Amino acid sequence: MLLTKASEYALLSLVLIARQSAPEDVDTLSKRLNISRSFLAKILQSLAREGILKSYKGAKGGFALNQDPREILVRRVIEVAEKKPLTVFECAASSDACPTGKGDFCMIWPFLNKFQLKMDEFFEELTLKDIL
Amino acid sequence: MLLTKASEYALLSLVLIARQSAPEDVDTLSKRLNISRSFLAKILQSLAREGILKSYKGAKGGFALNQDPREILVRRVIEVAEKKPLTVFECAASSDACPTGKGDFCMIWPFLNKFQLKMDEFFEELTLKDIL
DNA sequence: CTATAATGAGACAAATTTACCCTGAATATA
DNA sequence: TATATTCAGGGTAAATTTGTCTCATTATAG
Repeated sequence: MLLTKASEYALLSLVLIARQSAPEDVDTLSKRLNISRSFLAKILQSLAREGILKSYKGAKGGFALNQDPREILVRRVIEVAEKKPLTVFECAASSDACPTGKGDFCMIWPFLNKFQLKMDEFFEELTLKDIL
Repeated sequence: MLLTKASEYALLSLVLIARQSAPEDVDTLSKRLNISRSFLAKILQSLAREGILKSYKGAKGGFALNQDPREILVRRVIEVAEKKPLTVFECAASSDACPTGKGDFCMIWPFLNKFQLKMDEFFEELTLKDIL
């Protein structure tokens, strides 16, 4: 499994948030999605820290989009939610990461890297707007 | 991360095994790959159970390919090593698996499914022969 | 026939990751 | 000033990953 629930929750929340103009608060979101409030709060905080969401404290506060949906890359959302780069395998992204490394690759690195590039291609330019 | 070390070890072993005609034993393989012997043994046993490898007990025994490399689907190797289907997310494969399910999909299922299909396309017909 | 070399099966365990909960502080609104 | 909300971060239980170890089984060589 490439994605965890963190990514699922992040994307679902962003869709709901994008549909509204007023900030949505964590409590409402977690109830509408029927998921853990505290867990969701952490994820949204990460998204806010990265500038994808904007948080408003106090009464009538909550989270709203900080960017146009056409500028929010799905890949970035996932990477923030997962707290790590979106890779097929630890060494797949670059030949530098190949532990066998240093010039001569391992026997399966070319395969892993081709797979990674295929995935990168899918996410290239894919924005929140596209999944709304 | 989509793949775990189990898949890595499985594929690396298959490449080494494919290069030889005589059966390769776990001890030799684990030393050449510099990985845990017992863990590798389990993985190879799974591959043998699934008919991908053939095991030979006793002196001069070991594991050899049981099929032509052109018939060994990389996807199947990975699924045996991971002990589960190769999916991007739990619900991505079919709309039946979507927990919101029953006719109306969740807001991100179409995206997840498109991603899954892209991956499936990559593995379609990809065999061990291709990565040798 | 017997010693040895190998797999097979399964119980156990450490390390890591996932998916949460909780508490207290800060802050904005009404 | 009271209240609603985010923010920060520590803690944690369960699941998964990545192994270990032991004992049984089986095939081969001599």
